[in-house]
Amino acid sequence: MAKVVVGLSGGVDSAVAAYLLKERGYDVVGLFMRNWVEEGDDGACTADEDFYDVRRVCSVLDIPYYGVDFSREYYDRVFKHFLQEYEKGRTPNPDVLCNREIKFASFAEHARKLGADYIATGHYCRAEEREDGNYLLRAADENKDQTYFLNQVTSEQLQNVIFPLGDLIKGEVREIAERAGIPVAKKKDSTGICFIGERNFRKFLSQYLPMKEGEIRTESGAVVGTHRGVFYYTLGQRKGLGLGGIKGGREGAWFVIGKDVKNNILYVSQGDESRLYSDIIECESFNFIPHPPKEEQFDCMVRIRHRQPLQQATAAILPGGGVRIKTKTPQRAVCAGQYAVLYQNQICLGGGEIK
RNA sequence: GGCUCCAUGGUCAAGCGGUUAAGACACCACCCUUUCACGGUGGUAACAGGGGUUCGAUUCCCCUUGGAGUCA
Repeated sequence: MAKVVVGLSGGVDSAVAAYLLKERGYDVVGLFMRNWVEEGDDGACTADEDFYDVRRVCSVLDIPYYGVDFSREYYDRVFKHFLQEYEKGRTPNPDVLCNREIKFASFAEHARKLGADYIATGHYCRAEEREDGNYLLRAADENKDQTYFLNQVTSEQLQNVIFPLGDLIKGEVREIAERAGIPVAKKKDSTGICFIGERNFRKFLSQYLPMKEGEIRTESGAVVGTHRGVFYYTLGQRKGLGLGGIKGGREGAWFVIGKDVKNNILYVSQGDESRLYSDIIECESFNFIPHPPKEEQFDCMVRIRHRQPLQQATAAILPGGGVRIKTKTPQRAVCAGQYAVLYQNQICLGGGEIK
């Protein structure tokens, strides 16, 4: 009987993934990761609660489980980079790295040590093994598709990986959980940075990057306010600027349109977001799954944020390994540090960090 | 100092004797969401103070206070 180690988070999705694998006859083992030690905004340690839920789930499913602590690895390989990026004024995406560095690396290694033939997670996506490598495919549930977060994993990392939820939609997953008597069937989906959770983001970041007040200016140079640290804001952001109407100003909300990290100046615009739009997206390196397409230039779909509707585009592979993407329609707030992820039909071609 | 103008929520800004005193932005809550954001719904919040005139004053008059401009 093949042995599968399933990453259990304490939520419905991974619980149902484990359940389905067991139904299919696998020898299922649960593995809970603790990657962050600090407590959340409300003072509660969500990791403790989640592990408690994991134990309940495993009890009902009657499977063994383990816990493992990768907080050191998480800090070194994900969070450090995350902070460095913010210091540069960029907008990193830790969850993308978390998948590449932790879930499909540290976790996978640990699972192999536990004797796993396969590893599995509750991700909404599909993997398909073909002659030329492992492909990453979009989930049947378009609304929950999580391939965006998996754009940095490699074909090798997808080897012997099972995504039991890939063909299901969320509602079905909850129904299955109900029928199976899984205690977290109605548990709310988690949000916020994976393993860290929902936070007051500025407050959270200020624990690592000290506040540093500076001017908020318009494009023409007029000072219209004060910010608390230019790296707490991201391109296209509206909330948290605290700017109201000004004499002679137009109606409409204020948006961040630029950052001058060196001089700690935040540039904003009121009621005019045209400066946020661009149809060129450049990546210095790109992870193709399983390998680059044969043509150097090809049509595809792209998204620059999780859950953004796919956009028509043309991509060109550059000599140095980078990729230049031109979208059919201009995209709002193309943020350096986020990932541009390409698709062709159901296939996720991979992604690259935006320059 | 003289003269003139202005004074509505956190900000901008409608109102021009009888209104539940608009709206926008901010802020807050909720929703959405395994990043950061965007977005959606809803909510809190004002007539500077004191006198008049009037059946009735945010609206008219006077004073005080606080701003702006202007003239030796």
